[in-house]
Amino acid sequence: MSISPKAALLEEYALVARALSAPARLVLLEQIAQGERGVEALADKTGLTIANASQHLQHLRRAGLVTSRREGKSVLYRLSDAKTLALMDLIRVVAERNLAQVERILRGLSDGADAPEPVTRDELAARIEEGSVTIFDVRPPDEFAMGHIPGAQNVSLADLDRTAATLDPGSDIVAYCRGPYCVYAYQAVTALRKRGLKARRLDGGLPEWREDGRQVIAL
Amino acid sequence: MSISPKAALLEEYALVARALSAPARLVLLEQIAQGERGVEALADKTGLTIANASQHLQHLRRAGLVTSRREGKSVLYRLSDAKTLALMDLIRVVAERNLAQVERILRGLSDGADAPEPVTRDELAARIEEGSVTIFDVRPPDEFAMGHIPGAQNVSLADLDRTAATLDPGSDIVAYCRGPYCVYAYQAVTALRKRGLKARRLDGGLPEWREDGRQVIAL
DNA sequence: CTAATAATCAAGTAATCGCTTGAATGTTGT
DNA sequence: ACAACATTCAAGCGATTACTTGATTATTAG
Repeated sequence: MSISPKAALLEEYALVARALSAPARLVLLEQIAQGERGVEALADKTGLTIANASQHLQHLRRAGLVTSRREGKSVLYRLSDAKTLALMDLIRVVAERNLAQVERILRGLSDGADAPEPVTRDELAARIEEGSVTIFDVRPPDEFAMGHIPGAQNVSLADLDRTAATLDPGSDIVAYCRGPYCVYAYQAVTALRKRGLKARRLDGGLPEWREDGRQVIAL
Repeated sequence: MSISPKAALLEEYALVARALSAPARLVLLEQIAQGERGVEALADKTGLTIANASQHLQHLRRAGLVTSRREGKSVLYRLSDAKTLALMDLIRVVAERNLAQVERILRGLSDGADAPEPVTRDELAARIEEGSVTIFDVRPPDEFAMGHIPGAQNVSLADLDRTAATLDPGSDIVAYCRGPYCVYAYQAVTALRKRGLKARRLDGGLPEWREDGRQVIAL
């Protein structure tokens, strides 16, 4: 006997949610959002074993969040479409709004200080036009190379102090990283503000910027 | 030793997704979206035992998707905010777009025939102004009583034929039910079209209509 | 064809989840 | 205080999940 269509539908919707219910898969998605990548690269980036990463990726694929294609020996994964990114972001929004624990963690990242409102992407685009802003891309060099915001300089958190010292103390700095689940940008902004610099975080990361249809520089 | 803030954040985000990863919780959310309700009523509606429903509801609460308040002997649950509804809907959209299985089930509900595009809520509101539309609310009477679209008549799927027979065959009918995961509206539209009537489905259900800030009639 | 590389499959284990059952808690009305 | 009601807690179970390990399947290069 077949189950009811309603139950079958709910089972499918639950499958999508379940795909997002493991931290390991969320980091994989974050990585995939940076650009198309093979299993080994993703496993490396996320610290998962290859077999484990492969299994998680298949979960994501069955849930329709990512698609894969074979190129030579590799199988490359990418996000199915913008909705996947929207879904990741909406989960973050709900969590930030309603979970006290998340509030606490984010406050910890800002070291107790009040974090300033993030800069909108529209605002940053306007400031780039004016040339009145310094942009820090705090992702690892290989992700920077795959695509970054025009004019951004790639700065690791370790190099932050050194790079900041070369700047005019009045500069406006905007930091960004991977996207919805990025933590580096918070840390960078906190460190820069401790040095008395004017730093803010970009709302969203490179994937969102790209999704807006804005210019992206690839090396 | 404490885990990294990043891992802690991902754990929280995963918690939100996990709350949506069981069909039982999705039906509970669908019910809660109709209006504030107690545990027993929700258990009844969803066919869960009371203890089981209570546990699922606590999952949803911990994930920040619903909130509860005590009123007398009962504990009433409701959606935290509109984002919960948005999240449920986005999951449905991703599933409909990317999962062949969902496509198949929805096609089955339309009995092979091509389902017409749903009517937007703006469009329906305009048609109500004109008085040029017949609205069928195909939810159970108690949900209809808690709130429905102005001018809608409450018709069960069983009564559909009888009610349809009293209508001018040229009438435009719009059917709606609970919301993102509703199935009745599909079935009603299919049945009505088989009788040669002009029937379409409303995009979204009552919760979305209410969320738009439109008028809702409660008995 | 063979070797090397990239990914997947298959089996096993520990942990978690969904559900049931029965007891415990909190609230209201007598 | 007591009984009645609504909900939650606690323990136990079978099923599922995440991860590991080792074998297997594609694809390319020699």
